[in-house]
Amino acid sequence: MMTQSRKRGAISPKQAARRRAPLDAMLDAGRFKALGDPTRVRLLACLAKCGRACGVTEIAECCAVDLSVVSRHLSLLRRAGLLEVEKQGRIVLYSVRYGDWAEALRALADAIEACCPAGARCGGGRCGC
Amino acid sequence: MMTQSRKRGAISPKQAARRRAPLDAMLDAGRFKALGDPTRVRLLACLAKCGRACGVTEIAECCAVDLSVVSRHLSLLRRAGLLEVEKQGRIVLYSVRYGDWAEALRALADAIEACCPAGARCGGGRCGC
DNA sequence: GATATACTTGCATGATGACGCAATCACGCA
DNA sequence: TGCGTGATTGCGTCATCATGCAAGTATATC
Repeated sequence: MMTQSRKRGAISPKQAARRRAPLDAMLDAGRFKALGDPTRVRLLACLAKCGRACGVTEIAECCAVDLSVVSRHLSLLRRAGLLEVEKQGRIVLYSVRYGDWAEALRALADAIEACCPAGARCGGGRCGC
Repeated sequence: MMTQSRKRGAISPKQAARRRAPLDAMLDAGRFKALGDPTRVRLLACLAKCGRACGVTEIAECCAVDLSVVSRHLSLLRRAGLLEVEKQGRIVLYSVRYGDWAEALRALADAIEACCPAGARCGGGRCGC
């Protein structure tokens, strides 16, 4: 039988730092940084709600910023894996990678809960458990 | 019968900007900005993998930055709703809100897929659909 | 009350990044 | 080939932010 001191997951932060977990691969600051700018998030939400592939000029109409700014933001969102791009003549069509994005978020959610010593749904995060 | 032109969700970005969706509430740039810094993410992952409530000094041991920096980062992560705090004497205990965080991510995933005209799992995000 | 421990806050500095303008590139069309 | 539209890139500027040091606050112990 397991003693109380040998509780699952109860280690020091220093030990935890060396321990590899699925969480590490998914918590890449670079990917989240893309979602950390208001203008960028607005463009992304706009495109997501739009529900189809759109050109840069078209997307720019939903935001009061220069076209060059929109172009840069979209490019960054693509590099972050949130958008995909397709050229159609001289028009650059951006579209949301709905499936990949949602899947990545769920995988992160799973990885987080895998770290929780009480397992999934431990009640509002109060995990002194 | 529905004609091809009356496809679900196929609107312009400008129209999409005015349309309210569950996605809007969940795509708050401020919350993501908290995850956009390498040091902050490292501290968070450290605490998550640790699996228990930890003091600031203890957490600081897993990162080569000043204690004041750690204190500020943890405070910011708390304001972002990712951590919770509890004072125990002179020690400030931070712990990860596993449940809330995972739940928020899944809700965002759902909101994203709700925007996808083809519904959930449309295959790698290629949604010209 | 004095001292030590645990943490927070003020301040200066350096780095990163968002923005607009202008120039340039890419492609279609006459 | 020249022109117009759509998009990207270079550059300067301004704001934000991460960091460390130093000073201050809070709590436990002697």
